[in-house]
Order: sequence, then C-alpha cells, then structure tokens
Amino acid sequence: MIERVGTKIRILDAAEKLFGMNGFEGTSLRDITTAAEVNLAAINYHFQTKDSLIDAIVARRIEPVNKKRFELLEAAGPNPTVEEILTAFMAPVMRVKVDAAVPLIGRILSNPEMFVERVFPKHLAPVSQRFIDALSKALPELPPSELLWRLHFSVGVMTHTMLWGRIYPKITNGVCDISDREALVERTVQFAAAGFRAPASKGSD
Amino acid sequence: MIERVGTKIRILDAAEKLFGMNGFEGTSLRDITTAAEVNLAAINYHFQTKDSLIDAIVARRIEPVNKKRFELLEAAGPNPTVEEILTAFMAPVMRVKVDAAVPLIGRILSNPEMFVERVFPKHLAPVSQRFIDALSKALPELPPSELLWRLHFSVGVMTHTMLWGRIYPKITNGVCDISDREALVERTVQFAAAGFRAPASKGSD
DNA sequence: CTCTCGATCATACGTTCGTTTCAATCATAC
DNA sequence: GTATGATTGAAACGAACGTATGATCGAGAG
Repeated sequence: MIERVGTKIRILDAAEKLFGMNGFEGTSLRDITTAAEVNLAAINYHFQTKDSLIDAIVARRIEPVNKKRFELLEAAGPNPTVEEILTAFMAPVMRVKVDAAVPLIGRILSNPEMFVERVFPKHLAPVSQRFIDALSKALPELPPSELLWRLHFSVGVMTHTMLWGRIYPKITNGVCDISDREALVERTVQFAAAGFRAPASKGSD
Repeated sequence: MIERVGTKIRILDAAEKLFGMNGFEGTSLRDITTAAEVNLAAINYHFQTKDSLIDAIVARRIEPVNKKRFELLEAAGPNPTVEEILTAFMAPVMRVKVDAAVPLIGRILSNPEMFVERVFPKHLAPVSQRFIDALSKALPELPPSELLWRLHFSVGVMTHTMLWGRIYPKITNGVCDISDREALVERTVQFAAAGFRAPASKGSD
C-alpha cells in the first residue's frame, strides 16, 4: 500500500508550488486540489477560506526563517559587522530548502497589499526592529532615515532575486542562475553591504 | 460645456491608476469603466481585449522612459561613470511625472511572467544591452556575470522602491516617502553604485 | 433633409471563481 | 457487532469575470 501523506499537507505543498509559479490570484482552488489530488471541498474543510490557506502557507515558511535569522544574529556576537547582520537577515531566506518556496517568498514580498496587512504585522515587525537596531549600532554615523532606506533597498535586492530566479536565466542565456544558494548569499550581501557603507546622500536628515 | 477628454484616454488613465493600486488581476474591466465613467463595452471597442489594454498602458509609459534613458546616457559622453550610467538607467523611471504610473511600473517589473513574455522582448532588450555595454566599459575588471548580477540587483532596488513607495511609509511612521523624486534618484544611485564597486565575489567566473 | 459610419449604450452570453451543502465513507471506541 | 465523530465525495450555489451582440446616438457630407 502506498503511503499517502495527509490531505492537509498535500494541499499546502501543491498550493505553495502553484502560488509561487502563477501568483495568488492566478491560482484557483481547483488548480490546487487537482494538483494535490484531493477533493475541492477539502480546502474549505481544512482551511475555511482561500485567504486562510495563504496565511497558513506563509506562516509555514516564514516562521523558521525568522527563527534562523535571530539565531544567526545572536551567533555573530554583541557587535556584528554589516556583512554579518545582512547575512543573518538574508541567508535564511535564500537558503530555504524547498525549491517551490523560493518563488513563493518572492510573491509574498512583492505583494504590498497582502504584505502590509497580513504578513508584516504578524511575522516581520519584531524582526525588522531588531535588525534596524543592529545596523544602526554597526553604522552609527549613518542617519536613521538613510539606514531605513538602505535596508529597504536591500530587501529589494533580495526579493527581486528570489522572484526572478526562475525567470532571469531565460533572458540572459543562463547567467544569473540561483541554484547555488551560497554564492547567491555572498553576492547579495556583498552588494548590499557596499551600498550601506556608501557616504550618506546630502538630502538625508 | 465641460471639456470631456476622449474615452480612450479616460480608459487608459483610469486603468493605469487601478492596475497600479490593485494589480492586473485584481482590477476588473468593470472597475475600470466605472472609474473612467465610460461604458463597459468601450474597452473592447477601443482595445479589443484586456491584455491589449495592458500592453497599451505599458507602452505609453515605458517608451518615453526608454527614450530619456538613451538621451541621458548619450549626454554623459563617451566614457560615463558608473553613477552617470545608473542615473541614466534609473532616473527616467523614478522621475515619471504621473503619480499613478509609479506603482504601475512597479507592478510591471514585479510580474515576471508578463514581463518576460510581453515587456522585455518588445521594450527592454535593446535598452539593457546598451547599458550592459556601458557598465562593462566603466568597470572593465568586473567579471561579466557579476556585472549582470549587480545590474539585476539594481533593478531590484529600483523596482522595490517604486512598488512599495505608496505603502512603505505606513510601516515606518512616515519615513521612506518617495515624493521627493530627485532625492530618491540620488539615494538609489549611490546605493547601487557602491554595490557595483564592491570587490567581485569569489564565485564569479 | 438624408445617409453614413464611428462611437456609445444596455444587455446578455458562457465561463470560472470561492464557497456551501449534504450524503457517503472511514477509523476508532464501546 | 454498532455508534460516533472526523474526513472525503459529488454536485451545486450565486457572484464576478472577460467578451460579444445589436440597437442607438451624433456629427459631418452630400
């Protein structure tokens, strides 16, 4: 007898993959149940609504990432460098094992409405404050608003890379492949850290 | 008698605004015709399909931006600096006058499927090659693949900023407002230019 | 005036969506 | 065995979607 993994997990796995590939609005519950080989009503039975399903999928991937972020920041000691802070912030995202989760995270982070209403308040507000504190300690001469801008820019670097990882090699003849995640972490951290160390722009307060 | 601007332009304006706010799939033709105060059938009469309407909207904003990009790159002379190249690449996007077009451009650039199939081949392939050439001339010691990665990162900085400009101040108590576009250009160029000048990562070929 | 033709109108078509219903099924406890 | 509560199944609901249709409007030409 074939070991059949539970319906709930089958739905989560299929939905994660399809949401990542086609977006949240571009994926119907029927797409998901067909891929998961479960009945249509199973989604509403286990997750009530489509939005709740999305929340469950998001939580399943973001919570371990945030845990790892704190661990890495902790492990870097009391006075981490910019590179160490950025690595702690970015690496757990980029190292996500499940390939299907990579474009999904990109979708989440490039969906402002969903993010600001449902993801940020629940999952990211405490994380970001902690990292802002660490960065301002590592870069005491950088004005706070400029620091926020640059953290914002760094999130853009990370998000764009995850969202486009599946697509970008197609328009560059194979360059910019994201399969080597460790090289990716090094590249993004190096780029963002150099940006953080640039002289503050004149306009900042 | 009130001067009524043509139906076609009313549709383009309303659709641009709504697509920017709610995304392409999150905006129905009925939303658009209601906002534009035109009949539902007017969209199909003037633009045939929703996809064609999207193409028309994209073209209306991207073409002038690309024209300006070439002009700025040209004006920087035969050997532009990294900052000049990045300014030529980013500033025309960020200086777009129509406020509604800013989140729209963010939507386009954060929609890989649409972008790789419809926007990139038609509007951006020649532009990107030109800027890649200029950058590799300004940074001859940087391996080509690393240069592509960093251009990719820079697009992420730009895209994320435009997409989140409307949202970000809400979660930072007003910081990171994009209304001062010139300051924004300076900030992003400074950040990205520093990233480009970082030493090449070990993994690059 | 009448004719013409692009533009606009109300309305409807067929499809797909998220969600609901209720009967059928399964595992477990008694 | 039977009873019970959780899960799955087939089918349908109303709503919203993109698109199509055919009548009507209105300005310019003759």
